[in-house]
Amino acid sequence: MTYNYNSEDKLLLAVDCIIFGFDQEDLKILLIKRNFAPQKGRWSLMGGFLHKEENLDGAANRILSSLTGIRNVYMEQLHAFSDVDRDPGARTVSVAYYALINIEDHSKKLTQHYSAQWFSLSDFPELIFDHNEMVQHAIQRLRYRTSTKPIGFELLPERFTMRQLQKLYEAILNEELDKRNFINKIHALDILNKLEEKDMNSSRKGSFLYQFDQEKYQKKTAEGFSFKL
Amino acid sequence: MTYNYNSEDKLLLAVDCIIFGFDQEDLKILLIKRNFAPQKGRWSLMGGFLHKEENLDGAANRILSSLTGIRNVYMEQLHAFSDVDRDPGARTVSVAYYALINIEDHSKKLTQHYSAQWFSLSDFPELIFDHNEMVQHAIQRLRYRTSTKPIGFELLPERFTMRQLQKLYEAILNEELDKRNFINKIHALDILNKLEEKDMNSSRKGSFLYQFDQEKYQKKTAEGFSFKL
DNA sequence: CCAAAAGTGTTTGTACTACACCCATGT
DNA sequence: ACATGGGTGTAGTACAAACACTTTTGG
Repeated sequence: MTYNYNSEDKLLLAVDCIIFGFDQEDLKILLIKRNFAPQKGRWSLMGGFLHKEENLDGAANRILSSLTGIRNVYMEQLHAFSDVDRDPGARTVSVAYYALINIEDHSKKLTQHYSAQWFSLSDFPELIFDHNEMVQHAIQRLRYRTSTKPIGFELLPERFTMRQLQKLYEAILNEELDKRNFINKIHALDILNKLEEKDMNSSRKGSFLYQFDQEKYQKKTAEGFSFKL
Repeated sequence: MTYNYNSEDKLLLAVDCIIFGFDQEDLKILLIKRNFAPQKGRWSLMGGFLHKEENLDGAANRILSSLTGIRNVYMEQLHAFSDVDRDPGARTVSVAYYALINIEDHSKKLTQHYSAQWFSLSDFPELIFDHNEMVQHAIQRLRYRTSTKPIGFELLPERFTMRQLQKLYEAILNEELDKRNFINKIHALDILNKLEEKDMNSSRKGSFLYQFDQEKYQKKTAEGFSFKL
């Protein structure tokens, strides 16, 4: 006997992306104004539907790049949202993803060409469907992941100052951190390269730039090191 | 303009459950032998398909109870698995769940009536499709969750000894723990009730029974306490 | 010379680790 | 009397938290 797959319900599988960015001060998410019914005119996450010939990671990347032009960024599957009435237009289940991008690389094009807009996490509009819930999930996951994996760097320029890094973690964790303790911790991890060059924008004295050393991190990881902040 | 949902692909959404049990020694998973094609005769997780009128949590519970008779146990969504060829019978996406059950409550009926079988995590058969990968994910999640939430108790009888609790955590973490340190840690959490009664099966002297105090835990949690093991 | 941010160590307390002996009981 | 598992405390170490002053330089 072969299982009769035909007797089972088929449905639409959506993918929605929470796109995080960081503007040196606040953690932000990228939203678009929906230009079709239902819920036309309201703010929404970037979304689309899974095609038969791709997997979810592929769909998430396709949707991200078609709606924002963004490619090759950190993405991670979050959770499947499946309430029966979540989308009044049709019975859909949505798998949420979150992405981390360096806001400076993309800012211009996004707002102009794609009519997407950045909103601070502390003040963003009501979203359609269950997208608010997705964002809350994403923040939780981001907090956990950034304190156990070195993915926070994805939100910063390639070269960054200690101050920027600290501000980033403060924004993610939503709490203030002690400057000396933070720097000591980062130094102890020993996965950054200190550059000769200074960033002269933020102060008269200037502050040294650092970059994440991917190779060193992987080597240490292979030897049993694990990132913990 | 209304979005044309009809132009999008529809597909089958499966739910597969990793069911964990603990037999005083080893962590185990419950498997069934598939009695239909494709892959008839091979071992598989408990699975089924999402119906239109239910959400995923509902489907997971329905599938669990229809295949095993088990109800009202701890379940948590794990991850969506979506490779295009994951199920050769049809294009499906599967959302994996894991469940924790007290093995003693269910053992008999399961093996007899439902022809399900327990396998030790250290020695279980090759599974169909991507089910092996699902099990690996589930173990990771279980390790994380049991060290940050008091859900390990779901795998034990309501009343248990310290030794049992320690053995459970050793099985989950797959490492030996120091008896005194473990007990000190548990006592420091202060979320168990020590009963007057002793369990006389394991030794001549007998060992005190404890139970998890859900109310106390919730009260402490509300006051800022967080479980950490 | 002053304002503004960068950079830098030490002390104190807390949490984790390692470790060994006596107790109670059934046979 | 002895074998079996149950129960208990402390000392040492490592990690986390609190904390304040000096440096640099553009205006």
